[in-house]
Amino acid sequence: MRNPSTSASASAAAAAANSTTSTTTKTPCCSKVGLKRGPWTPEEDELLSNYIKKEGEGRWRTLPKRAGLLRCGKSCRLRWMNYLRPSVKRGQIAPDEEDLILRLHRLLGNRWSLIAGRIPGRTDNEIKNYWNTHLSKKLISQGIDPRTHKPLSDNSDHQNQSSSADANPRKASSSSSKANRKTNPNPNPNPNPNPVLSSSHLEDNHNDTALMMMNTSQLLHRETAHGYTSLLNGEDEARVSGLRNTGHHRRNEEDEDINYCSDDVLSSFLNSLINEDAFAAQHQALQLQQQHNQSTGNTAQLPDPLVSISTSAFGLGTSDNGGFI
DNA sequence: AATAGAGCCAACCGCACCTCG
DNA sequence: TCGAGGTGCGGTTGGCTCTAT
Repeated sequence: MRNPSTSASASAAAAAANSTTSTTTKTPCCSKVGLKRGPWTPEEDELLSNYIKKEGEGRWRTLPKRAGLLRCGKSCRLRWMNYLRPSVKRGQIAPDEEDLILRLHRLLGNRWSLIAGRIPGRTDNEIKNYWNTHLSKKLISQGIDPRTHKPLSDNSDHQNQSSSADANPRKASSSSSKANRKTNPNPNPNPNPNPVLSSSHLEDNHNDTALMMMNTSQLLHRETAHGYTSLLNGEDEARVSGLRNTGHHRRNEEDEDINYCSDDVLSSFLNSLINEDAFAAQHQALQLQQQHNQSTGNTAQLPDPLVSISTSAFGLGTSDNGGFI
């Protein structure tokens, strides 16, 4: 990976110049009058990291002033989170990391922060970029729709009825790379407005393992009840509130039926999925179902985890969609 | 060597939720 | 209860670098 600081310093002057010309009709996130934009210089990086090391993170809006930076708080936060934080790992995404990203994306959709939380040292921005520039193309070249993880030929009816992982719960527009912008100015004319995890991605992958065992609303209940802590590793605590903040779940309607399974079970279930431990995942799935039935008194069966695990999980076998997940 | 196009990624944006007074 | 401020998220953009011609 290129050194952003190097490129930043090289283009700092141009960026500074741009900052005065790039004003559009868009309203800035905060008052940017007199504030610098564009790539960060090494001096700014030093100011910011020194300040945070001394005073700690937080109060981003007022931080620039206190640190002596002519940046908006959001910009400072982003720079710290994505580049300056000591825990940020630089360098190429390793094959095992790539594999993990693929699995997590299949499970979670474009929940970059969640995915990043499972990959130590990687930021959501980095993973998002890597996905858009590498993995989505890789999947396409393999004939797999990167949004649904299903064969491209199978997706004709999914385009309309289900959501893509790219569906932005907050915006009607879908993501597009620069290449897509050039070749396909309207890549997704009918985006599904549903939230990603809350329904779209998961429902779209209804044959998928996780979904067969925990339907959408159950997952939502987990989010609501426990703030997703069980799904996250130790580094994710800061992201927990963020998940609640995303608008991907709605708190109001589902505060009942929330304690049917333990955090431990669900957490290890997700870990099992990630680690391709089909047997463990199956075991966890059974536990989840038992807990769910006990707590709800519902004797109805969730989709058979045995079947779903053996047929559709992890691409280990065939499934309704031809073995693709 | 010059140029165009593609690849890549840091940074920006608007939005939504949370917290607190 | 309400509104302002703070924060974090995913999508998008701009521009630097690389590669092909």
